[in-house]
Amino acid sequence: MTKKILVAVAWPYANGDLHIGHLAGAYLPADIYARYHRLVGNDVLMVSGSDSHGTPITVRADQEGVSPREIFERFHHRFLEAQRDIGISYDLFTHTDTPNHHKVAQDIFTRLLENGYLYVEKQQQYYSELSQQFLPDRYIEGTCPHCGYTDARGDQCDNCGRLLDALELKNPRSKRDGSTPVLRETEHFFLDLAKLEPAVRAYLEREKEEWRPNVIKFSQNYVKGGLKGRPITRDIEWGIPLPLDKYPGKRLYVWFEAVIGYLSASIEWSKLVGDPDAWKSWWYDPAALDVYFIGKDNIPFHTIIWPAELIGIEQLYADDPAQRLNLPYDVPANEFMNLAGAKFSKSHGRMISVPDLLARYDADAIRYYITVVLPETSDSDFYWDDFILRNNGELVGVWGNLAHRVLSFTYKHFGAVPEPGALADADLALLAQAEAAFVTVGERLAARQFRAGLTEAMALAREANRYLEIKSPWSQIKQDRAAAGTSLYVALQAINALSVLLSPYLPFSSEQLRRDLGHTTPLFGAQGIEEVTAEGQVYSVLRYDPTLATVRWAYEELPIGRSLAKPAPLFKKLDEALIEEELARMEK
RNA sequence: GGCGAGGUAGCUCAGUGGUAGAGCAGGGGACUCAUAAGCCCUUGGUCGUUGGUUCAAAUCCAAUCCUCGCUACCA
Repeated sequence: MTKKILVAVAWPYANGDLHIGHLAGAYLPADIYARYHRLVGNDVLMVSGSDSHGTPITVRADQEGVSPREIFERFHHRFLEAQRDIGISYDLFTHTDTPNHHKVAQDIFTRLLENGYLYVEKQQQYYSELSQQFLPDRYIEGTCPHCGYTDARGDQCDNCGRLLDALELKNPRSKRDGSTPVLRETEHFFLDLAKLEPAVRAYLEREKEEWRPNVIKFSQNYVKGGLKGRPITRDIEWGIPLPLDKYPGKRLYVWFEAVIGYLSASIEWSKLVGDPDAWKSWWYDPAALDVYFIGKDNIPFHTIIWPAELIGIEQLYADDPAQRLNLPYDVPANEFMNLAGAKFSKSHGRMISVPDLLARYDADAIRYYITVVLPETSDSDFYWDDFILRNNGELVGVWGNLAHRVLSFTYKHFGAVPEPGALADADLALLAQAEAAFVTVGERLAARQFRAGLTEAMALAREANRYLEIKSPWSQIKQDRAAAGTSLYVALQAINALSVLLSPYLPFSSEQLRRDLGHTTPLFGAQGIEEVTAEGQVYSVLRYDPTLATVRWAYEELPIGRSLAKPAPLFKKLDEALIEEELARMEK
């Protein structure tokens, strides 16, 4: 039976290039999961977009002396290109400054207000009289009350690491204009998390055995400590206005509005495909699986705050008053990927961006290595030497070489898939393993254990290499051409199966191998950047068109007699000297 | 400080009560279809430490040390 699978992927702040941490934390596992479910035949909706609001954007805009819009548009476009090129197959990758997102966020604000989950409270906030504006915490600097460090930030002291409230800082000053800010009273809307707490608690106690232990334990513990109201508005200029005339200077706080993107992007996608209600089956059908791929720093937002918002909204644009928005089915948060044993740091150049990596390496080589070291259970590391060695030893040596040796030998001696003779135990065993792999690898993928799934698939490739050594068709061909044909037939079936089994991980090389095997239909649909126009606004999005894809996640025989193309290697072997080159590049 | 996760072969990791595993790296060998890839054999671990429960503990319990993360605007 066809299932509805919502693949909801974390929204990157559009203030810098995507790096391998983004890929490892959320985007690559989400893409593997989406591709797998599409092959299974489920209805996948994979959405995300650039987070165009928030202080990281305005901070960078100030640094460069340009508008926040200019910053976010620049990086949004770079996100689109990088993700297209690395093959993250979003049905829609949009952004949060669209008319659609503004409207959905505002309507949700209204729903929560009507349902009694918002309240207004006065707060003391720093205000710059020079710039005539309220200042977010990140814009305040001053002396740390704990250690006396004079350049402590409003949210944390870089010297002693203590978390701060901007109001605690001594001698506060505005990072923006250098003036001394004054405290001013201001009113803000708060999400009544205390009122929503029992429902959130109940949600976190139901059927969570599939959740990763760190995610569920962390979340349950978080709620145990009690939830308190959280402001959802700020006095800033860059953001979504409230749907109330009474508060012209206020904007929705980015944490509140960005998570709404999962829903607004689903709605936007529905409009783009010409079926405006299509999103409802992912959001209202209780059998739909809504899976959120994020990094661990985002856990409370997706396991507590977003569910609280959804519970409070109850429903939006619904047809039936009994309908309720789906809560996350799972939030398989990843830990962090570090770079060679230390954290990423933009300022120290310890950073590998996706565009930079793609300029020198193939997408599947990058995808392979990142998958192998996905931080699924604990923090992991990207090491250049490990990247090169695993590319050469595993991707090229075990898998690429298997495909190439079988195809080139068969092409040379038969030119087509040979007709097999009677199959012996060894032949049947390998064919059975190829068939069984669809179950074992599929189970791992469905359970979001991506590293383990890849290990299972690679085990089949290793087994096929062993089979070839035992059969040695290069010896068989000298005495018994038919026996060699049988061996090659069996090996080809294994490769044919692997071209599907590995395709969620390695979509580009898998498509190439399919063509070499004489298949004419692609595994996946087409992906591209498109310009869309909505309510007078023109902007670019990444879209996936699934119509061409017809291949299924199942063992299928490669037909006897199918003629084969002269094969080209699937992957490039990398010179080990690159290790030193890359390390030297990072030192700069 | 509070909370969470992790500590298993040189490296990356799997293994939740029944004789310690995989891949890579190291050593040896046979082959030659293949991107000198692949295959076979092999070296290597007192499962962080201490104590307890049990016929039996990497696995359960307690204590302890170390690493990393989150702590409410950095995947």
